[in-house]
Amino acid sequence: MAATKVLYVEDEPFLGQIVKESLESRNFKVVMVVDGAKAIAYFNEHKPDICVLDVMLPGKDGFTIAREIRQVDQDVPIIFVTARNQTEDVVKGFTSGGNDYIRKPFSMEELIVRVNNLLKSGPRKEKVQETIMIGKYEFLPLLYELRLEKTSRKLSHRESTLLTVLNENKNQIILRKDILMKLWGDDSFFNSRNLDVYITKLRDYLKEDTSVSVITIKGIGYQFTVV
Amino acid sequence: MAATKVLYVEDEPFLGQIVKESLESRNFKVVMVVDGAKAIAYFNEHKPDICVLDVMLPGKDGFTIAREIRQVDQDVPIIFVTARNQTEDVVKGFTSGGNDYIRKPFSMEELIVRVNNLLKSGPRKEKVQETIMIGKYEFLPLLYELRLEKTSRKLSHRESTLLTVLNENKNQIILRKDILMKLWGDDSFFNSRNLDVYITKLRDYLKEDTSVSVITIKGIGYQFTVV
DNA sequence: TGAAATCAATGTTAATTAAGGTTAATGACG
DNA sequence: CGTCATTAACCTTAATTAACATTGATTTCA
Repeated sequence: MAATKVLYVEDEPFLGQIVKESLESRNFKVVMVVDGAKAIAYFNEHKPDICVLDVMLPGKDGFTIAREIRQVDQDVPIIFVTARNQTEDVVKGFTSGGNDYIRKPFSMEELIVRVNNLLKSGPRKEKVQETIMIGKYEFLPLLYELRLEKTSRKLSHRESTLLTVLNENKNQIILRKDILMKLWGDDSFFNSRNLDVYITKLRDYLKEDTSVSVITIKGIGYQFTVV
Repeated sequence: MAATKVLYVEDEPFLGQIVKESLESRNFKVVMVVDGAKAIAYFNEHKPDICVLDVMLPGKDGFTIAREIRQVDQDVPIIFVTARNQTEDVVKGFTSGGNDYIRKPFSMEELIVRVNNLLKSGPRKEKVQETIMIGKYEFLPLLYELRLEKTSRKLSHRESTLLTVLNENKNQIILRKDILMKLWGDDSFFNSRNLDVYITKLRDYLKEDTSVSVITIKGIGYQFTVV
């Protein structure tokens, strides 16, 4: 089987080199480019199997690049790399069509897992959305931000991931076990208690809208309900 | 509505029988077969709504069966049952076209939740009614909430499920046994006493409206009457 | 026949236990 | 330091089990 081709757009040479080498050590064929123009050019010529796009770039940002890629290819998996504090102003009212995102700093393991997940499961339907409405709230998973009318709250990474998982399964029963596996990769006792803590936090953050609730189903899991 | 048809492939007769009966108690129509050849034959003839495939089987393993099913049906949900706890297996499961997997040993609850989730997310869209009027009460099964005028009470999972079952059969005689099977999956003595407790609770919650009542039919069951 | 006794089914309330909720303390890490 | 994740400690609640009460059908027997 031919090596999987990765298009990697990153303007920081130091980080870029590490990531590139790390992916190459796992038998990916990586082309790293530093800006949007080169990215599009490379994409059209070589049709990579997956794209990893840094969001913060000189010139075209990663979202713009993604949108341009989506015009010619609906299916190729796209992963965004975001730095939490930089993107405030950039991320406004766009629809870019990414499939996953990863926050800087990230471990190589994490990136590899995400890359493999997207490659494995074939054409994906779920795309990252910048703005998700949860009742009266706006949730911006890329920014780890939860807005309600004029106010806005920063979520931590865990909080944000948990809310994402809940939202992806809203109005269904979600097994506690599955949440634990998604967030911590195992379902030991301590992680389990940890989850309780985050559930409490999210309930608190979401308490202003009573049509949104996290219902406990004891011994089974939760049901994230948005009426 | 016709019962959901489940194709269940399992070579261990003891486990198989338990799972089969448990699913049947939840109103699934289950056909259990013990090997791949029979599975494919049954599939083609009866077009089940969902497949539960044990991975470890004599002859064709579950993955192979899944691939063969996928050649004729892209959409039918497939759940793997695996004893092995290997990431490799999980990956193999998804690449064989599975939609979910469950590890042995598993609880019936877990299986039921996974089956229902897959059925719900599929093409069939049975909308849960958001507000059900029960006499003067409003029952919101999604929110596990029972309202009366300005007041509102949160129900637990069991309470809510029981009320749903009663309501679905209102003004008819419901067999005690049927309720027990729906809520607990079996009708042992202890669950039976448990049901009595929940009946008492619901009667208490519903006592403000005398036109709503849970009538006992001794030795048979109940009749949930809403005039 | 019909009151009393019997007995199983169900009602009610309380005790138990296990899961989860909450809040604070600790640890890790930039 | 300050933030976040984790661990710990303590509290609350759901679900179950148990204990005792009531009901009503059925049997017994004068």
